[in-house]
Amino acid sequence: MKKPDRTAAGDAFAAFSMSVIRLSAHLSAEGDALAKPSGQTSARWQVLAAASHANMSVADIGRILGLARQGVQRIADLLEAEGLVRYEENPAHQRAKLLVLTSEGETTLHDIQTRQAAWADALGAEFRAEDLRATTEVLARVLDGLARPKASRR
Amino acid sequence: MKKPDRTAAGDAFAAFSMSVIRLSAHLSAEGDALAKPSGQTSARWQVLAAASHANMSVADIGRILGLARQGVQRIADLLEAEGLVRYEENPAHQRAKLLVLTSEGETTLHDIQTRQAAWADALGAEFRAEDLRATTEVLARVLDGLARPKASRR
DNA sequence: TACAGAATGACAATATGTTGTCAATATGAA
DNA sequence: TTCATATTGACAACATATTGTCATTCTGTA
Repeated sequence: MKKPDRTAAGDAFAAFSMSVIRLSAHLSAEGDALAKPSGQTSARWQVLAAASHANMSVADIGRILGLARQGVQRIADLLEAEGLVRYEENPAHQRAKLLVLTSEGETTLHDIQTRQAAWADALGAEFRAEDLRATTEVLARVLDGLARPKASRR
Repeated sequence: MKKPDRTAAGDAFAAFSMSVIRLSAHLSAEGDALAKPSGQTSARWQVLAAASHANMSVADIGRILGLARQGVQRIADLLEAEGLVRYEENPAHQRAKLLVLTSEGETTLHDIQTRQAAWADALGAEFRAEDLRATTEVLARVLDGLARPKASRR
């Protein structure tokens, strides 16, 4: 089967895309491993971290994480059932309650973040900080580039 | 809540990780959009592409894509039910049949790849090829760095 | 104020992916 | 050759996430 022709730039972007997706799968697995000793997962950790950063509604967290709000709602309800977060009245919105960490949630998040710090320090030491920063910057620019046309497509 | 201290390198790596995961989610969404007109998804596309690249067993594809073989099996069975792939006898292994694209599968993959080429060309043109290549190289090095300790952890 | 449109949570269906288990099959070392 | 070990597909349970729909609540505008 003949493959459609791509420009050299197109080839570069395609290879870049596949690398990002593949590495992301591995990084998520790492996140799960970091969260597991606390009985949590990568997804729950992200919601805990978002709620810890600022009191937000489920829909707010969905926007920040780039996830559908329904998925975040599912995680948040599970975290509430486990006593790691609670819903607080939102003076600005009757339905959109604010997600707040309980003290148990704070402890759990702190445990995960402690493991994450050791992990990030060890891996960060294997690379030149300048390379990581330059790479992160390109990733951010691509994300911007993606966000623009995407808005007009939906 | 006090956050655990990280080294500067650790901070850089943590920021890098989050960027990768976030961009990956967006790129997967792009892949779904590219595959959708052919009635497919990003995951099915990846399996089709792997099978097209070389005749492999389900477990082989899982390794290449970095996914559990059970997940790939599920997709492959769906693709077989839709007539896009078929299982062929593997002379080297009685159980591990080889995944082969049917002509319908070839056509479907080609349609998706045609759309992908236009997409990659357009986005590739927005960036310096050298930046993309350097970034891809760092991503590959991180993947390597992750693969090494991971083996000893499991 | 009134009301159209957006945002939100609830609910359901579906897609993707991991983990665990089991039996069948390969593989490699003694 | 024999046998412990690894690989593989099948099956099941579960976690994650998207899409779609609906009623409720908010918001901005006329």
